[in-house]
Amino acid sequence: MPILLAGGRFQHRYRPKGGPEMEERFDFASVEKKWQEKWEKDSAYRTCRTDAPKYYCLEMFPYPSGDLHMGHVRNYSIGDVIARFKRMNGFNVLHPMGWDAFGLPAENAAIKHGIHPAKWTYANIANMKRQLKLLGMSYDWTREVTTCSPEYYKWTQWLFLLMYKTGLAYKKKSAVNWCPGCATVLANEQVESGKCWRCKSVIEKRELDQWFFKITDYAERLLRDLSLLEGWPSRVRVMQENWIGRSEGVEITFTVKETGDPITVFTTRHDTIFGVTFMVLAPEHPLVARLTRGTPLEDEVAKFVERVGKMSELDRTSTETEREGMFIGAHAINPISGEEVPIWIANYVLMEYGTGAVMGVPSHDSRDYEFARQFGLPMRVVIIPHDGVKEARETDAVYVEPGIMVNSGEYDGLSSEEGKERIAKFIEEKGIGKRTVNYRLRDWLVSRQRYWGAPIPVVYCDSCGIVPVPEEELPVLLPDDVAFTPSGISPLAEVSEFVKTKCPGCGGPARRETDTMDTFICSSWYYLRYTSPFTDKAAFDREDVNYWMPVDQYTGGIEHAVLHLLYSRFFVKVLYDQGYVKFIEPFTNLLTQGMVLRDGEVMSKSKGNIVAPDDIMKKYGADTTRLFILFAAPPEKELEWSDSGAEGAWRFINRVWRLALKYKSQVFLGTSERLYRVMHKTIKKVTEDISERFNFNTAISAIMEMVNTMYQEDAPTETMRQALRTLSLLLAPFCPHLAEELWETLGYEGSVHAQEWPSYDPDAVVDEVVTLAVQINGRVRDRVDLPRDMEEDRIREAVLNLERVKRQLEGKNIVKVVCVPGRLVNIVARDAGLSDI
RNA sequence: GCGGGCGUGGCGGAACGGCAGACGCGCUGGACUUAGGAUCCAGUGGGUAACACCCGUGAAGGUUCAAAUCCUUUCGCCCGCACCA
Repeated sequence: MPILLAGGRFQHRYRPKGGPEMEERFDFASVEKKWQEKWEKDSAYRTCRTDAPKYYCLEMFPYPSGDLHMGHVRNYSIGDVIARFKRMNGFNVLHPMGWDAFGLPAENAAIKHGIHPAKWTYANIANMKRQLKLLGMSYDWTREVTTCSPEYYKWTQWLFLLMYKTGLAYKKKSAVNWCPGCATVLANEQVESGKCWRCKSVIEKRELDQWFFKITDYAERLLRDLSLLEGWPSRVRVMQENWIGRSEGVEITFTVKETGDPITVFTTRHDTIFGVTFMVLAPEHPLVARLTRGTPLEDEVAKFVERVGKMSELDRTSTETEREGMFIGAHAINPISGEEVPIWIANYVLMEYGTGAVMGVPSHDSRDYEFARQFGLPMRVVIIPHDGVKEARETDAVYVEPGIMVNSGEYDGLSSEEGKERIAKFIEEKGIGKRTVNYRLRDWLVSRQRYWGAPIPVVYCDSCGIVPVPEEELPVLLPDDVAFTPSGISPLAEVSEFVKTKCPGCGGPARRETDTMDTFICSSWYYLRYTSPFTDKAAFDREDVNYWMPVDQYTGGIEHAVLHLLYSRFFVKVLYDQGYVKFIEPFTNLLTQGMVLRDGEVMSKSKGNIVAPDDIMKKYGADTTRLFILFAAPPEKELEWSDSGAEGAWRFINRVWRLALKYKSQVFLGTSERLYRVMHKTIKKVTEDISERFNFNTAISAIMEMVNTMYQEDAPTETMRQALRTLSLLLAPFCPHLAEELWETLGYEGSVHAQEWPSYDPDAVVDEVVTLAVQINGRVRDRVDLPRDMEEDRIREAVLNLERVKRQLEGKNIVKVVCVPGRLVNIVARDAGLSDI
């Protein structure tokens, strides 16, 4: 196989003696270096507040894992096109970058290789920053934010204290998600179908005392305000909606016959209350032990509870898992029908949702149905379909839709809807229940038993209890000298100089909290810090934050749909309520970019199908890398990496470059109407494709077509000169280095990126003569060039005189002729013999 | 199971209900060349000797003068949620 030859790294085997080829090849290595140095020297992308309309263009900042991967390159290329395009369109653009720098990989590197997490992290940052600079990204680097730096996490801690002060941070003991792989607890959002989102270990349940943020207080607003986010993909909105999981229903209190204890259940189907034939409690329900104490079933029930308690969340909640349950010897009295039903416990009832108790209605709930079938429990039909009437009445099948109430005493004949309303009213009047809204969203578990995170700024004092660290003592610094051995408790717990402290309240001896914060806290506010990264007086400057925020365009991966994107919304709402910000949503528009694949699979080290950005940039340079990635697919779609596709992008760049070389010292004479029209049509298309739908692939293809036309024209007209200038401008967002070099080579002053985006001549984009498609019965049979504004009658006449049309119409009667101005003519014709049917 | 999305050449992908396959890759041919793996030009959905004609957007129906696009059914793939009472 021949060696692929592209940049300066490999030499041409048949290097011509003095031939033109080497000079004609775009020397990306030196050109890109030259312009990157120039931009840096000129502080070209420094941003400050101005009178121009602001535009905050943000991409999700990376975790500094060591190297950029192609997903990053795609993400940041998309963002850079938007930022550069908006700048050229007169916006004051904030386009910052930083590092989500706390996190487990750094600590794992410390455990495995003995490198300090800080050293490892900062080395990775340096390398990835180098790579981003090589890509020519237009960031304002002075605003760089690093979440693991004390200047930053001081304010992360401050935000924790704000949460604490407002009652939104609290500590409680509960069954929490424990990841054995990461040796720490996790929030619900970080468990994906029973497994750790990061390391894929099966999550265990542990009873632990942990810090939480009361995100559930904001459930309703987080849900409701999704409707404000019209600029988000509906997919993401739906995911958040499902995650919040609002459901309206009632709580109804049953009474235990044997003891008189109340059992409250939550149900959304109180219209089926007369169909209750049993009651099911979660094994963890506090009444279980109480009701079985001293009974013959005590031991057996305890064993059952213990066994279910040991099951992982994955096994417990899988629909595949067999239902298990047992009768616990007590009965509940239905407060509406007065009926007695047996109380069971079962693995399918969760303590965390609702009240941990469920009324069993096997005829109208598929889970209760299966459970009843399995254990031979009775069923009673109390809802029939609106149309079904008798058939459904006695059948032994589950009917879960709403319908008409039957076997329900005074409620018989009501629709489910009316019945619900009446029953809700009844129980509220009688004081045996109330209307309730339940959410699936749980409070956010924010403490982590790991070192490499922001310390939770709290101390424990024997006399004062939990005491927040005073703001003026922030940051609570992470100690450097720590033993990294994963043990399940934070490494900080073993650093006595850290742990031992004085109580800010009474001055007595106290212990510091040794858990650190979930890194999702750090990333929940970084976009605010970018607006005023220099202040050491506050997390952010209020004027700056209200000037720049909200983010106009946010670009990142879909994987954060219910993690970072939900947490950030929560943070902003809290800050709004406390008067720190004037907006209630952080991200106005969201673009979720597709993954980068190779051979149809996600690139991963284990599969060995990685394409390293460094290799590609060395071979082709930044502009080619960017161009290919933007050209190969629209941003939301998956992108299939292709070596030959990248080669094609490289060819195009050279094709453009050769045009510049050819015409740079020409004298331009005359004009070309054709090129003029193509040029303006291209401006229109590229502008619309970028601004209206971010379809960079079609924008680039339009530029390619213009270049093809320029090659065909092949004449040094004045129009050609304009086209070359336009070409530099249109390419600027995509290939920033090439565009600068073209601009300079063509003899223009200043930076191409500081120019105004070109506008098009509206007259030039409408052709005088248009090609009409001529259809007969909907099939294209011919084409004809006619003046754009020709009258319909004359078009008709012209079309019917076409040779091919005449031939096709032989033996046919014309039924009608449809004229679509500027597009086509459709002649509807029928066989003559059939015309009278 | 529920919800959402997607099926178009050899490949990546284009097509306000109005000329299917733009652009690129690959392939074929030509030009320039000692040479071509550079570059330029041309061709390239299938059938066909054919710029004649026929057939073509997973499949089957339907609406329409006109359907890749809208509707119904169906098959296949992907994603999200999943015992949430």
